[in-house]
Amino acid sequence: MTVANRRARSPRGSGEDLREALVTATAKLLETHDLNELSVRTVTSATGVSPTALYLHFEDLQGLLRAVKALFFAELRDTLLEAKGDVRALALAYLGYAREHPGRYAVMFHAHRRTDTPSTPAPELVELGWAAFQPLIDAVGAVRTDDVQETSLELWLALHGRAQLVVAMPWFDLPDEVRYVDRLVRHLVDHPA
Amino acid sequence: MTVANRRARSPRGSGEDLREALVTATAKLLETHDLNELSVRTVTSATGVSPTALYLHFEDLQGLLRAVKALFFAELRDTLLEAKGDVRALALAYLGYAREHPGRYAVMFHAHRRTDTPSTPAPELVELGWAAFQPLIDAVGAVRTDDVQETSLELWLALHGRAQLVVAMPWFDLPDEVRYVDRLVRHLVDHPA
DNA sequence: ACCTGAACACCGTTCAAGT
DNA sequence: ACCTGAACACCGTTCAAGT
Repeated sequence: MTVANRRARSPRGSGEDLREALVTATAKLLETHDLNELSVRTVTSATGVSPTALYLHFEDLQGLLRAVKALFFAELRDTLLEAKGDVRALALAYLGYAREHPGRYAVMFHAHRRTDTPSTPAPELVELGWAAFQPLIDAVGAVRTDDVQETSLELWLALHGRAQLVVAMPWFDLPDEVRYVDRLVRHLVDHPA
Repeated sequence: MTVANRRARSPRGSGEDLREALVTATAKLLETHDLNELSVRTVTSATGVSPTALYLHFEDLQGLLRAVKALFFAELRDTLLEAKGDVRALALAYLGYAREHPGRYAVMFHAHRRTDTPSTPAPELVELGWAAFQPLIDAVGAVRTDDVQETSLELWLALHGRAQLVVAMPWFDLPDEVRYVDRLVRHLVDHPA
């Protein structure tokens, strides 16, 4: 793990700088390191502050990870928005995001089941999740007018299945991505009800 | 975490007993506890042995988890084999396993990307994974004769997508399971090439 | 206002030792 | 043959203190 030089103390009123620095450092570490290799001490060390500085801006390590997830969901939405085109183009952009950023995708859909509290989601993450999903709904809506929501969800779950598997078991040899998307769209979206 | 009574020392030649006891205890702990709440100390304590006893039968904690995963994959295969019926019945059995054993399913498809070594899979897990997949292939093969392998994989990825999401984000409200399977099978499997 | 240092109860793993 | 105890370098988090 990289140890950054000690960070200069933030001037008054700019405490948010450290917050952002921690999020950025964590996002960067996740490119090359697994979730369970991340620790309070590695992220703060990479940012150049003491371990306890994290608690000035986040409730705890999970709080920091929530902020990082929010960043990733927004990034995924932007990726889909930029991938102008039909539903096939969007689907490929989705799979491309997971393939090119496996660490990010793994964190976004990481299964940490709350064992203590009755597993309630972070509201801002739910919102950002739906926002990332919206472009796909719109693209499906451009192709057909019936069952748009349900068809979009079906397509997305099929995409997620492949994306998650690629991230979890990269050694698993899957048939061609383009072919997969083409078959899915043809059978699930183009197909008449 | 439950602390078991101290375990009686195994008689000569029955060292494998402890191995099995550790696997069983870990599997049980995963019903109620998250992966990252599992530790060498909790599983050994639940088994009634000292922390270091784990290393007599497994390379390390990951080694124990591999053995547990193998157990789960075999269990999933048995679940599918017992769910005699058409491809719809198998698909529902698959989703049912994930829904009823979210902790197990989460572990089986947990994304721990190797960062040090070039992510090579555990051979026995690959084998057991394919073995669990086989019943689904057979069921698809009973419906159609072309593209059986590819169609099975498509269906499975779509099932995995839903299963994984339910496990990772149980609060996410998905449309009815039976309806999902029915639409998938109708569009992906029954549909002519 | 913003951050650090010492301290606490943990963690995985090694290695020498006990029965 | 089978297992333990002490030790090491970690870990997340709290709380009093420094600038």
